[in-house]
Formats: sequence, structure tokens, C-alpha cells
Amino acid sequence: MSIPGPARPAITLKGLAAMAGVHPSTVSRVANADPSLRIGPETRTRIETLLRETQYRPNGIARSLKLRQSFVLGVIIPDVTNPFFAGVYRGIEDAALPRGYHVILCNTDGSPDRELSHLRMLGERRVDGIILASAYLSDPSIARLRAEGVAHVLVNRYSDEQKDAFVGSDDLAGGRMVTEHLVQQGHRRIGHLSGLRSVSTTALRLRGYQAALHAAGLQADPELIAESGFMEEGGLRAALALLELPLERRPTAIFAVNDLAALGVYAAARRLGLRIPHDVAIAGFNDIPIAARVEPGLTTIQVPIHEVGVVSAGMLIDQVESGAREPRRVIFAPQLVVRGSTAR
Amino acid sequence: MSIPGPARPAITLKGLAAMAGVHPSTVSRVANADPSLRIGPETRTRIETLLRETQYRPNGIARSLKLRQSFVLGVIIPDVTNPFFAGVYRGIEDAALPRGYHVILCNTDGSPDRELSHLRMLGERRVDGIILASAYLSDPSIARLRAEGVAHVLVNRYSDEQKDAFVGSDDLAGGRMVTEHLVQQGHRRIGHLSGLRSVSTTALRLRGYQAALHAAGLQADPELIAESGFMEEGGLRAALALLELPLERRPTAIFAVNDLAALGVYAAARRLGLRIPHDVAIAGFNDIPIAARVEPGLTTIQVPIHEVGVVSAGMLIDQVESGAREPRRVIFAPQLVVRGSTAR
DNA sequence: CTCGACTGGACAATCGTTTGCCTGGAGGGG
DNA sequence: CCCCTCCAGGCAAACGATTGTCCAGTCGAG
Repeated sequence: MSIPGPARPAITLKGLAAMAGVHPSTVSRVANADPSLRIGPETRTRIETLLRETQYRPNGIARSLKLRQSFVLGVIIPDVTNPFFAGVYRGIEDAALPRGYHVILCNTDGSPDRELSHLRMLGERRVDGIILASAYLSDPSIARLRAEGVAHVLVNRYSDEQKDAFVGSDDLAGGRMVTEHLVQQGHRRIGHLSGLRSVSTTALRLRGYQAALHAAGLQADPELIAESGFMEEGGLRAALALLELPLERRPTAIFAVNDLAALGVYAAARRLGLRIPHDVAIAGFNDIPIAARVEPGLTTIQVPIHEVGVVSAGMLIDQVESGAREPRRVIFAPQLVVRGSTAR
Repeated sequence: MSIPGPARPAITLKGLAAMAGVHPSTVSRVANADPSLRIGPETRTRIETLLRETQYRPNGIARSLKLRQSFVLGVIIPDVTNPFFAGVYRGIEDAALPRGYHVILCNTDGSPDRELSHLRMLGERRVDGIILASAYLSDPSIARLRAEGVAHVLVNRYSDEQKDAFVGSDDLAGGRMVTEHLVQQGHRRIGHLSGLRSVSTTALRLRGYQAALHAAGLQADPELIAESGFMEEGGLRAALALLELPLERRPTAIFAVNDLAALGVYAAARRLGLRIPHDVAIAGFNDIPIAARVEPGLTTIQVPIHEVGVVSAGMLIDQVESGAREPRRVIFAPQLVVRGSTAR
């Protein structure tokens, strides 16, 4: 039993036209219900039944060439295995499909080289626009997008010159809220696991953290800030460094730059035999689904993940279909979700 | 500051040819290093520097039209938010990119209608092949793929007539292994959370479960089998039904069709105040990353998730590039991973 | 009877590449 | 001096759709 091989000769407009005894353009106009076409009722039904019976599917590639539009969007994210980005992606797809756009997904694993390479390949494919969730504060690929006039929307992270359309959450406020909450819980030595310096979310959440400490009259101890990156593994490593400090210098609470890193803190606490939240309180950012499933539940900042995707896709398609436009910015207000990891 | 608008007039072969004072075909041959081209060294370098300086990017759409190949693969999965499918997808992308293929990702949420609609749209886009991880045992969309001679590979789930290329794990053996393990732990009343009847993985894991019980001289009590679907929520609901049975009829262990459903059992146990594994042991299938993170760790069957994606993409691309071929089948041997959820 | 308007479609250019075949001139051999 | 062979590229036809323009009849009005 073998696979039938290089598909049957696909039916084309020209083929149909020959069958119907009309010109290809006429078939095209019937298929697209072109109002400028005046046609006899008999010819019309003949063509229509032919279209139906042959199950004609226009060749999207030929159409794209002619229309100069591919109806494909490119999405570049660090890693779809990260539940946060998976959720954003779903939002994008859910918004794009009903409007007739497909999505090509590209993962960078945080590598600027891969980002650039993806961007190049997407360019060759003439995607109509790009959603980029892996932006760095100073990111040459974004400069390039701007220079080439490619429609694009930045998600979650933005770039230094704020000239691009953007959808994300208020990271500064979020960082502040989490830290205030920990202060209210009576913590005085609050550690922070920060992400990569070159990423906007890192910088803002850190500033929010510092601002809240300052407002509470506490001073930010540099010793209590460790760089973890955005994954669990880095969180574990960085948390160990903090939690193995001598007792009087050790933090009693840790705010991690995102939920994944916060889960790394769970692992560290378990390894050191520390109880959560009694010995160490933990908070994250994003409220990915696992945050509610771990034991104890993770206190975090809720971000409308799916909605972020939906809005960014909508914004991009608007941009594509309306031509140039002021770059819009949508920033969602963060919301604190208190769970067992900080409530004692 | 506005977005630069509809990109500058892209450079085309014709444009370059005019600049270089040669025919477009010559530029094309230089760009593609066509060996059949004999050309003077001076003309060649002139064209080459032009290509470099203008950063010429061929129009992939035009090229696809001519070559009758899009270098795009379609991937259809139930939900990328499910870590299992996210992992498979990463494997697919990681294998496809180096070979010059991009991937369009489509989520169905388990709806056959959405599956069909995606298939149709992917067909219009003339993708070179399709990877389908959402197959039903009797699935009209797959019959259609076969009939149209579209290159395709089924992943994880297969269809009844085993005429398609397939990559997955040995679900029958896996189901047996898990159940044997539970029997060895001394359990006599072992419940099963099964997925959807119309899916191959469900059927096979169930049969493995029954076979192991039979081999151990236990009889499969229909009361202990509940339908949960593949998500946590369904697992919670179904597990509650099982765990709320009167004590003497209640299962002391539950094997769930996949890890997500197994996490639902965790939630049910917590709600009923049952301790894991003391009051109820739990096992899943797939070994998604969370399985190792929950407390206690989830005993499960390890599937080489990323590898499944890599292999299926490789197989599909081979199929595309070599034309018709015998449908291959790759089946990975399952491996039991014992964690705290069953070890007492 | 003639002119104009409308009816029902046909024509052909175009989107940007690829590729099999052709050709004009130069050089070499007989 | 003539013919053949290379050399270095040119030519043009696809690939499958879209769309502005054009045209051959027919019909009605004057």
C-alpha cells in the first residue's frame, strides 16, 4: 500500500474555463463574485456547478503573487514550550484565523542569531506582518524591520526606542505590587531573581521592586538580587545562591521575574529543606496555568495571556490592511493573585 | 512617528538585471549558482556584488509558484497549550528549519470541524505536506488526504486503516507496563481514566491496562473505568466519580490516559483529602515536564516527545522530496518512570 | 433605417522566478 | 577563405491567478 504519489494534476482556472467553454477570467469573476461581471444566468449556473463539482480550490500561491499579499503572519517567540508563550500564541492564532490569516511560528531559544535568521526567511516568504515576542532592548532586527517598513507588533517585551506597536502588561506596576505585597506580609529581606539585563521586562520589574522597597523605607540590598534568566533551571541556580546565604543575610521572600523562575525557587527550597511560605515566601509573574497547580499555589501577577495574543494579532492585521499607521500601544493593568506561597 | 508604510518597491530580478545591464535570467542563474551557466568572470563579479550590495531577497512566492513547491509544512494539533504537543511541535520545527521548511501551526481544540477547515486552508496554500497529531480512528479528513495524494504523517494517534506514515509510541505496551507496576505495588483495585473512545491512544492504553490486569489474575471492573478526555479538568471530574465510591469499591490506584488527566486526579485527591500515594496511587502517560515538578512526582511512561517531532518532520520531508513512497511507521518503545505518586 | 446603449463575455498584461533552447560573434582548423 | 565550435549570455514560455479594457451582437428609440 503506497502513498499515491505526486497528487493528481490540480484543477486550475484555465482547466475549468476549457470545460465550461468560457474564458478563465470569467471563471475567476464568478468564483470571486466580482460585481463588475455581467453574465447570463445560464452561463453562471453552469460555471457555478462546475466549481462545486470539481471542488475547485484556487492556488493561494498564484493568488498571493498577483495580489501582493500572502495572508500569512510570522510569529517569533523564545520558546513555545514555555506556557506563557504558548498561551500568547493561541491568542494570536485564534484572532488571525477568522480574518483569513495563517501563522508561521518560529522559536528562537533566546538567540539573536536565530531571531535574525527567522526574520530573513520570513522576509523571503513575504509574510504580511510579524509579531515579535523576543525583543531585546536594543535589537538590530527590530531596527531592520522598521527600516524595511515591515508591519510588526512587539509583544510582552519592547525595544528601547519606543517606536513600535506594542502589546503587553505594565511590568513596572506589577513589580511594585508584588513587592508591596511581600512587604505587607512582614518581610524585610526580599530577594529578587531578575531575568536578562537586555530585556525590557527584566528592567521594569526590577525597577518596580526597587521602588516598592524604597517606598517602604527598606533599602535594596544588591546581594539579594541574582540573575536567573527566564527558565526554571536558572531560577533554581540563582535561588540556591540566595538561600544558602548565612541565616541573618538570607532573604525571607523571593520575587522572581516570572513564574518559571519562581518554580525554580520551589525546587531550591525543597532541596534545602525550607518550607514555603514559612521559611521562604515566593512570588512570580504572569500567572501561567501551573502556578495554580503547584503546592502551595504560587502568588503571582496575572496577565491576560490569551488576550495579549488576540489583541496583538488584531493590531497587526489592522496595520496590514490599512497601510501605515501610528504605532499603537496597549498595556494591560496587572493584577495580584495571592496564593499559598506567600500567605502565612 | 509613524510606521513607514507599504515597504519600498522591493528589488526584483528584473530590476537588478537592468542595473547590471544583463538579462534577468542571467541574474537568476548567478544567484542560484546554476552550473549550466557559462559566464565571463567580470560580468559574474559585477552581478555578485550587486546582489550583495542590494541585499537581494528573492520573492519566495514567485519562486514557489514556478517550482510548484512552497517549502511550508502544515502541522495540526489539538492544542499547543498542552505541553506534550508543544514539545512535539518544537521537534518538528527544529528538524524542518535546517532543511529549509517553515511550519504553519494549527490548533483544533479537538474539533473535527476545525480540523477539516484547517486542512482546506492548508490545501489552498499548497503546503508541501501535513503532520497531523489530532487523528481520529475513523477520520474523514485523513481519507481525504490519502485520496488527494497529499504527503502526510500521523503523529501520536493513528487512523484505523493503517495506510499512513506514522510516528508514535507503543501505547499498548505502555498501558501494560504502567498497570503491571501498580499491580506489583500491591494494588488490586486499579482504576483507569480513559480518553475519547474515538482516538487510538485511548483504545490501546485501555487494552494494555486490561491485558495486564488479566495477566495478574485480576478482573477489570467496568465500574473502575471512567472517561476523562485528555485535559486536567476532565481528569478531575472523572477521578471524583471514582474516588467517591464507597470505600470497599473505591480504587486504590488510578492510571490516567495521560499526564494532564493525571494532574486532575491530584486535584481530586486534594479536594477529598486523600494522600498520594498512601490513599491513592496515581500514574499517567507521556512524561511531560510538569510530571517531575508536582509533589509527589508523577509516575508515568516516558515518551521521547521532542524526538517524535523530529522524526515525523524528517519523515514528511523525505516523503515530499522523494515523491511517493511506502508509508513508514516508527514506534518508540515506552519506558516506565517511577516517582513518588506510586512508590510507597 | 440608423445610431446609441446595453448585454455577455473575451483579451491580454501582470505579479517575479526559473529554465530549455537559441544566437551573434570570435577563434581555430583545414 | 570557409566552416565548425565555443563562449557568454539573451529569449521567451511557463507557473495560476486577477483586472482594466475592449468588442461583437442585439435591442430599442427616433
